[in-house]
Amino acid sequence: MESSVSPTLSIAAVERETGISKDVLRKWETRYGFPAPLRDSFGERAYPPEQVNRLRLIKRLMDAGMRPARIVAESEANLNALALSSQAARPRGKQGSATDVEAMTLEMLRNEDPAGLRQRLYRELLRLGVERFVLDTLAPLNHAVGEAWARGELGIHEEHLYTEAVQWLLRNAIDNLSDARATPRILLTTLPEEQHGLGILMVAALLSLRGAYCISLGTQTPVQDIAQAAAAHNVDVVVLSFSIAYPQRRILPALAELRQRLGENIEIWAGGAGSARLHSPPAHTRLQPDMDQALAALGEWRAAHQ
Amino acid sequence: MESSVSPTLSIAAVERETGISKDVLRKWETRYGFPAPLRDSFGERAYPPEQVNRLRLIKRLMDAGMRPARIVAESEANLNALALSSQAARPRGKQGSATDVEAMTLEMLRNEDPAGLRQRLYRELLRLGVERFVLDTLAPLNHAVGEAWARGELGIHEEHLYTEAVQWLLRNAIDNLSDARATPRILLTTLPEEQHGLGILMVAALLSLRGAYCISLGTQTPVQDIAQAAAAHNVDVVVLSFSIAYPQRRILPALAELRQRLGENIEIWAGGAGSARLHSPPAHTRLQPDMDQALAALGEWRAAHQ
DNA sequence: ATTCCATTGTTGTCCTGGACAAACAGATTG
DNA sequence: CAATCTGTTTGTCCAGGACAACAATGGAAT
Repeated sequence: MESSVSPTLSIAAVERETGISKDVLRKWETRYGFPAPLRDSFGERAYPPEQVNRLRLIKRLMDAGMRPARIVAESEANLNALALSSQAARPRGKQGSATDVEAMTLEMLRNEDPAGLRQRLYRELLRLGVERFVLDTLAPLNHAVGEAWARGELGIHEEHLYTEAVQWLLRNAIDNLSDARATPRILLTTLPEEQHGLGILMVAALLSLRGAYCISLGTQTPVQDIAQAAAAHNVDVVVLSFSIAYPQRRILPALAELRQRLGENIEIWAGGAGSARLHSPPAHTRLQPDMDQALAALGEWRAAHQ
Repeated sequence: MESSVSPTLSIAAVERETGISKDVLRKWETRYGFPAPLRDSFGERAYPPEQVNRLRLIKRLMDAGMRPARIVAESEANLNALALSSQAARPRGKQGSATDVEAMTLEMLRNEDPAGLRQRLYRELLRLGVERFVLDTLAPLNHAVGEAWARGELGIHEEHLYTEAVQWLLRNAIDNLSDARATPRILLTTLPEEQHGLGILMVAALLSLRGAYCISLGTQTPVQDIAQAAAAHNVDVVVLSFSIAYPQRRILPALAELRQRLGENIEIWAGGAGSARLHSPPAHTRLQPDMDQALAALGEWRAAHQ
């Protein structure tokens, strides 16, 4: 089979694949000398797959807090070393039992076995109960799957498979727990540009279990719509989730705007790995990068409201 | 409440909201005189909400096949007239019973009643059976919800609500229908850039019901991954869905590439409104803009394979 | 030593204006 | 009526420049 289809990617394709904008790709090229795409017969940039892979790795390191000047021009070997060290720096969660499920999950994903995966996870849920399942199993699993994808061990569709299985599980759990008269009433969603919705589902499961009423709007809700929905549902709290990939610079302004549009009486809880690097949020806005802090926040809310 | 937060949007925000790229926004400005954004204190474009709404409308008309020179510079009144006429041109599906559910669904969405919506849809599913529910109820409902959103009657989060409810319903149905030994084995997904996944779920439900084995990879799977998954799952058919908003120019090249990467023995069925305007697909590739054509294709496949 | 502030460097995003292939519409021909 | 040709439209890419927001740095003050 000849490669009758050219294996290089256009700048637009690279933007889509890596999440790095065209402007930034061009700037890095002049500033750091990498990427160094070929040119096609029209003089347009043509990125070979190796460079795209390296860009993916660079993106991952940047999400972990590194700065471009340090890594973009770095050699392949050093880059891999950095990636390994940043990966080792994740002890995260109670270890032990989780690692079994981790290995098995990755195995099933590689074998493309959605039914088996769902069954296995459901069994784990029944064994541990929702709370420990979410905190001790799912949280590290998410990391493991994300890492495996970044390392190229899983394709994106295998990550989708995982996401679907977990969503299905959590939705069913939340569904059976929800009670429209419960308090506080909590709205959960993500802002536009943020596609990762597992976090809010996990939080919704935890909070529903503790007797809160959770409404999930799914991902990517404009601030305006959040405010409108919050009013319509008469909620007490709005939960937002920011993944590590969310442009950090946009978080605080967005929180400030939402803060202004919601009445003073509605709290905002901002969670997810992207919220960990922040300081000084607006009034009545709480940062909780770790999942279990949502439970603490719920306790405090209850204490404050009789 | 003063508007202490400026109500205008940056060019990046407009790109996100409308799906029109920055380059195109700037070109339209010089070519047609619209949009005509204000400038902020740094000289950067600041789009007022009215212009963004109009851009949304323009995008919709372009998706319906109109060309920018005709509509971008057009007056507000003419634009609205065009929108109405293009909307009236949709008779679609057996009418009658569907309209009741339609009205009720929109009502429930406006009232933000997810539980009620799910219950109502489920009742309809039980009443009609999966096949008629999908073809006669869901298909027109999708259009109605899309239209209502484009007309500004629904917020994006209300569309999410709808999507979630339908997904939940269909997933459960498919789940109970799936049998790993059934044939043909069918893989369903969408290409990157295509976010609308309801179509493939609907097709999966129909085909599962007729005894096919369906594997859904969710949305936005790169061609490479599709080929890999198709081999791993040993499938007979790959179903792709293209919404009307998918850049038409990219469909045929993508199909050709996938065609090349799959073996000769795997068929491709391309569906969704975006596939309606195409001609001359690659070999062993079938276009089926309408949902019920998937059933015909299944029949033919069975006839051809004993 | 630690905290604070000011200065300096880095970095993503936006800008203008130009080029061009691919898609299209419409006229012309078989 | 179908097919081919031709001029126009249109989305995407390019280069190179500007700049605010952010991060790092190096003292000065506690």
